[in-house]
Amino acid sequence: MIREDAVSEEPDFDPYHPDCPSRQLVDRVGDRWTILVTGVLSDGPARYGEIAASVGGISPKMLSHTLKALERDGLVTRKAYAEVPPRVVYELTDLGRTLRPVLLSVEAWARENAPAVLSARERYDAS
Amino acid sequence: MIREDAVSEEPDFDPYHPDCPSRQLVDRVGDRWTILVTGVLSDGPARYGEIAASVGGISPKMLSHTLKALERDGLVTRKAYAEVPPRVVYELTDLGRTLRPVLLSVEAWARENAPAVLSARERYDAS
DNA sequence: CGGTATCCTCAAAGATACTG
DNA sequence: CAGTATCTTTGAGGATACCG
Repeated sequence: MIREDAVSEEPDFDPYHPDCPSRQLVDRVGDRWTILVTGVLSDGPARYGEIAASVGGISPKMLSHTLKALERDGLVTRKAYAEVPPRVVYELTDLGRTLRPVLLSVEAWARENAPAVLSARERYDAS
Repeated sequence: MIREDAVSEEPDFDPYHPDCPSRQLVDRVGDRWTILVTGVLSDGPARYGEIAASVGGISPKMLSHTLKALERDGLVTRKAYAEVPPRVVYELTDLGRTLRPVLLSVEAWARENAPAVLSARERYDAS
């Protein structure tokens, strides 16, 4: 029984291999600011200042850095309007929207299990 | 119409607030090694050396550090058998298993969208 | 308003060597 | 085998100030 490798194997991206590009994607998705910024954009387009206000604690530098990385990866679009004062709107691309369910589930997990993890930590630290 | 806040509000963990503990959970889940190590343990219990072999590129130090953090958070159990040579088996707890679908979806996303992201990058870098 | 530019710190992470 | 100990580096990330 000969298997059609070309069909069943695909290019075979494997994040468990250190040199695979998909490893970088795990890193990007895993980035704390990526998760939070993309989470905000999941609710619809938003301006720079709105994102900054929504994601508490992020510095201008990290926000712009995160946004730029997301834009480079084709996950977010940036539209600047030549007005005074300037207005810049960020929005998820179709590709970026495929990330929504993933990131939202990370967020939901964090919310739901914070109590359990926190008490596990106390127990661990006590011993 | 008076709302029962105690019922509908829950403790209200919000990762978007910088001081909320759930922010740390987003960070932990987002950690590259956490994703990969937990991914391995999703297939069942595994020994230290097995995990090391599966997760390409991880150093002994980071593996033990990651494992310890997961144990502290109540996501993984560690069982050491007093044998020669020593055998130590790590396993996901029930709480840790709630993380499986989340992490697996991150991994799946990375695999599936690596080509699209990679070509977006090339396009971006070209301009 | 929407960013850059700059400086600075600290800790995450790699490499290596060694031990219970 | 399963780690720990130690040393070192580098760059992520915060704070601040300023520019188009």
